[in-house]
Amino acid sequence: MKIDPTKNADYSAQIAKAIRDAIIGGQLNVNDRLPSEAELAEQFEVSRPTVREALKRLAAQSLIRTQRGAFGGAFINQISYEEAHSQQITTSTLLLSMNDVSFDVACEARFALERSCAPFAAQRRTADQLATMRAEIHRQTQPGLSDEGWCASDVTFHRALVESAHNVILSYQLAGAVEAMQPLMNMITFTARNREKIISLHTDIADALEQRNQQQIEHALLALSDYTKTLADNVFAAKQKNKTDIDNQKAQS
Amino acid sequence: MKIDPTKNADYSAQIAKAIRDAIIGGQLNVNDRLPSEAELAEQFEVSRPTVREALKRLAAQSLIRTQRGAFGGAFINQISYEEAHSQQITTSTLLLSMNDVSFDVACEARFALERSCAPFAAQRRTADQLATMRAEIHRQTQPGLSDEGWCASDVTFHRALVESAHNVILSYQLAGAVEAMQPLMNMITFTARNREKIISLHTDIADALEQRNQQQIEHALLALSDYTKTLADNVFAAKQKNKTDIDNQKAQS
DNA sequence: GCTTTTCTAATGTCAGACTTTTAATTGTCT
DNA sequence: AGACAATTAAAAGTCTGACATTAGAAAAGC
Repeated sequence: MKIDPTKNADYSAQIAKAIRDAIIGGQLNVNDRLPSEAELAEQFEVSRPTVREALKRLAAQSLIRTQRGAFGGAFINQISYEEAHSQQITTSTLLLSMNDVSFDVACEARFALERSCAPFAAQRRTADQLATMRAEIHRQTQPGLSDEGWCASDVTFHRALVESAHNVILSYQLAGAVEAMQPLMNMITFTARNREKIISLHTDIADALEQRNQQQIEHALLALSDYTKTLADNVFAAKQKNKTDIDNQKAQS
Repeated sequence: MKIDPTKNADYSAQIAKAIRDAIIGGQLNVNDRLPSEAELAEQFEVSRPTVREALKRLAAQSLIRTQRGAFGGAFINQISYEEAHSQQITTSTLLLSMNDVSFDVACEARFALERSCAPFAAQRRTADQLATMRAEIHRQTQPGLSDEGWCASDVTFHRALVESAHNVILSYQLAGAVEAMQPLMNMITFTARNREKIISLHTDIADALEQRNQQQIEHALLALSDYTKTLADNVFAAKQKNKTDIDNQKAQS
């Protein structure tokens, strides 16, 4: 790990990579303390600011945490589900917003992933998750609910479904997918008329889950997926028509 | 974005957060140039090293890239699938290795996720992906194949299956899951005897895909999942027995 | 034995300098 | 005029050395 081939520039990136590899490779274990910044500087034969930049890179990935004071330093961080999860959401959100993924593709992926928890959800759902889902459905029927409130409730509903599979890995992966894609879906479902239909589909999902009917869960999710796609198509068609009208107006004037 | 509430310490983290939020929130767009380090230092009323630490944090998340020289600087980076993907693998790998997830849970999640691409794979698979899978199966039958070679081939095989769904988002999510969990699975499948059975299951998957039979793909994946779990159980049982034997020996001496 | 104080090693921050890179500009020659 | 070469300037990358702040450990006091 101490090696640092004095190739070309960007020492801080090289040092970060060396330490990262040591962590992934198992040479450094959770809660191990790294040498102090001054010692690392000496080992890698660079200055302290350069070492610090490397450490900040690692901190940004939650690979280390730092503590000030005597007997402080940089420690290998045990990455938690929560941290991993929030990182995944950030990355996925940016990936979606920066690469103009088609709505259909995103929608298809989102519901396919969610559907994958159906068999386990049917087997293992508890009254707890079911109650959460029913409560959110009830909240969604309130006429005064704001758009933000609706979205938050929708996320909570789907997270409860995912949680009911009782598999932490699945929860981590799916919750990331669901939450990253929610902003996209939000653009669409922002009229009161659509809400009714979605609530009825949510109810179908909750009913199927209550009856532990895997097929029906999958079927209801598919229906929700299809309806979302239809809504999106309408919105895009309307936008297109609007654009054409404006173009025509321009052409006439 | 300029705001930087002089709360307490860790300016570089605060600055990084401010810029990150501006990117996620859309105030900063892809390929926009940030002010130079000196200007940022002035704006946030901190020193240049502090700004640099903040920028390194962002660079570690692939949010910005930097360029030296005149008219260089820090630019908002369009995050690519490849970058997002490799970040996800790093995070997931560490999450798994640091939180001693039970093998069954990981295995269940991994195959559930892979199964979710079955309907699309059946519809959209091309000769290309099928050829890759057949080729990898053939490679797996070679007796001289090393353990590393086997694993690489296994990953390629499953990636081809995922790719055959022709959905970039699904590919991104699933490839991450598959590759992060592969090291775990590797521990198990390291005897020549097991390879035969796995090859036959791989063949089942390829056959089902060729026939565009969704149910059969899912069935074959489920069988592979079950077999992997069985192998793992045997390995753990053997380990347990070995441990007990050693304990008994110790007790006798 | 318990609390308080002091010590000290570590991170966090700063200022200012120097090096290197790189694109734009200017200058020169054909 | 156009192509090539030299100059310039802006920016990141790096270094040195200093000071501020923090927090655990050890010592002092009761």
